[in-house]
Amino acid sequence: MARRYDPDRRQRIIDAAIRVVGAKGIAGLSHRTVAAEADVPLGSTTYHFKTLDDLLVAALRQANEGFAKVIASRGGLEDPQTDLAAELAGWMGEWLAGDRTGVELEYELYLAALRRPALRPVADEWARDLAERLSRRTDAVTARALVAVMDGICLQVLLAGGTYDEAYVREVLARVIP
Amino acid sequence: MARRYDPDRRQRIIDAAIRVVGAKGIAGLSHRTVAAEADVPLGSTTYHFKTLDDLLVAALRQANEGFAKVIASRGGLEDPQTDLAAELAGWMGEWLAGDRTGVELEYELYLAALRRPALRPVADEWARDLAERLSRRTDAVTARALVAVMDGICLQVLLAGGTYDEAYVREVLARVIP
DNA sequence: CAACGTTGTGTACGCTCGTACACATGGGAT
DNA sequence: ATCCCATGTGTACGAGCGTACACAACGTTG
Repeated sequence: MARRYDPDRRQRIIDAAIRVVGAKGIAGLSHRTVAAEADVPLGSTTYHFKTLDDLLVAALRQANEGFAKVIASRGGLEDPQTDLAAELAGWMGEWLAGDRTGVELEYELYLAALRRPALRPVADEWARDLAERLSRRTDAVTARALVAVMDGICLQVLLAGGTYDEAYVREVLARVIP
Repeated sequence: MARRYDPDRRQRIIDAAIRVVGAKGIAGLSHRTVAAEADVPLGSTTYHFKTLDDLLVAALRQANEGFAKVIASRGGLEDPQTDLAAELAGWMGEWLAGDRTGVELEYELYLAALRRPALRPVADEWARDLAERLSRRTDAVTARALVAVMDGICLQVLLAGGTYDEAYVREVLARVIP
């Protein structure tokens, strides 16, 4: 048999899962689709991840870590000089510009978490982590509110299919910050 | 053959679809499950709704109308004397209290619209309708922002599985209202 | 170097699904 | 009274699914 001993096999499957969910949504994820995308046999995906939920959790957690790195790399959140509302609005603009696969993936996670208890901790982690980052620049209540506002606005933009109005978002965020 | 000529057949199928989605989620909705729930043969569901998306659209639209009636019946939105933030926070409290099947259904359909273009107009309708109602009490920009905030907070409550803190919500909403 | 356990592979089973389609039925138009 | 067609019914097909499981390969350990 060909291609034996592939030490990164597990990681490659996770990467493939992220691509599949990004392209076809969570509903399009199956052991078979991810096996095809990762170019591994079916049995390999079931070996590394007993259930689809296991695979989803691994994939979404990795996606979250990726986003966290992007946020951290901007760094503006640390500098108390910058205008927090403007900083966040700009960041959302970047996030929503161009390829929205990442954003869609994130909110699809939200959807799935509503019905799949296994995914809830992952979704909660993301919101909690973001709020925690914001807490360095404002109080906890405001941080939580900012996360809610940003979620709501992202959803509106995605669903209305419209364009992103950065000035509007900056204005709303500024109102929430006391 | 039994039970022929059922003029409310179509409506009964929609009602059954709402119950199925409420109980098992969108993923659990199929021609067969809805047929069983409505106690009609399989062919009947495919006759009235060519595709599942058609059925989902009908169900979502009906759910929206139901919520719209609930909002309208509260009526507090019309009276300029009442505190808008308090009114909205109280309404969300009622909505999130007790049986959350309705809210879950709403947001599940909402998020499902991300991947199913057919559902998008319906989700958009809901947000637009709510914003329009709020516009009677405040400006259009604020109304849109309020919808976003309420959506975000609802999601947080549903996903965190936590309790609803009405005082916190009232405070955040008040900040958004200029 | 031999036994073992982890990792990888192929296949098959039973299920549910969407869809299609031929046929039954009976209200309403003519 | 007759015909038409919207409405309702039953069944079948092919596809995709999760899962299970027997077997193959190979590094590791004794």
